[in-house]
Amino acid sequence: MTSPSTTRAARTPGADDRTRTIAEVADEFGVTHRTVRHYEELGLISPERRGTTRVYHRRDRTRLGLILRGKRLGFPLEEIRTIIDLYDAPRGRRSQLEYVLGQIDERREDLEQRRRDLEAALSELTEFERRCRADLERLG
Amino acid sequence: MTSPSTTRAARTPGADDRTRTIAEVADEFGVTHRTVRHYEELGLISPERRGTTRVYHRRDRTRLGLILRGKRLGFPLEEIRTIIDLYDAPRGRRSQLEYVLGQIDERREDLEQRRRDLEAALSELTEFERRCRADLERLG
DNA sequence: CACGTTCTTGACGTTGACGTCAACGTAAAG
DNA sequence: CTTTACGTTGACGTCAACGTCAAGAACGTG
Repeated sequence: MTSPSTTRAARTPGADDRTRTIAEVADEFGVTHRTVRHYEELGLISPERRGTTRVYHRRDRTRLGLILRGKRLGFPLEEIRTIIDLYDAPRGRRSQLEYVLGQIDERREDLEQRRRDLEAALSELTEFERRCRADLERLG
Repeated sequence: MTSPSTTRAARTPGADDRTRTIAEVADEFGVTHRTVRHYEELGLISPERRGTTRVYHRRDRTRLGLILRGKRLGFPLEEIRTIIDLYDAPRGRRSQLEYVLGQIDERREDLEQRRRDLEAALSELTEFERRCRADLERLG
């Protein structure tokens, strides 16, 4: 598993690094161009401009992927922004690194709470299914 | 792990079955009375009425717990309603049971997707922490 | 029984996350 | 060179999930 750093990600052999238009990224991620623009308004992505036209690089697509995963996990966009900004934050000085490490810990706590909730939901679901199957059994 | 059925849950020895006022449940779950009322408006809970006053039983608190966990997992309230209604759905006839089992499968797919997202996020975070610690090392 | 506390039902306000025009530039195609 | 397809910036609309009054009703307490 590799870090999601959006700035200097390791080149994978098969990576498709063509730049994209807004329609292409939107289509690729199954969202509308309005959604992509909205994320830009909130500062979650900042595509290059050629003239006035937006040009999306791999970095932008990486971030978009992180954004959408964050959404699937139920995080608000503002919080998602602080998280992916964290990945790209400068960590040259010790104080910065320590700050980042602190943030990482907070994030981990949050994610692990969610995991507990998720595991609980899944086992209740499994138990409920067991009951239903037992009921079905009784009905012959 | 026990099923979350809100109708005929097993009596646990230490269970506190006092009925509560809206202020008490709200306080107990760390939400406002407005939130509790909102859930009732959407049909997620339906407390008894004594005169005009709401009386909350253990069943209601169970449902409230499920609602809030659903929220922590990022589900919209409408979807949460269909889920907890599923738990209390009649399953006397075979066709009903089969429908319920189908719904259970859909739910499981969804939850497992979330789990994958969550695991991915957690391992990226761990990898990122490793990098930060390495950076810290280099700084002496 | 007056009084403060808690409960009730509206009803309007707010915030987040977009949807949905309108009105306009631009670049390749016929 | 006009058409057609995308692109751009506003600006307003919408829906969910509550927040925030307002204005009573009901209930225990001195």
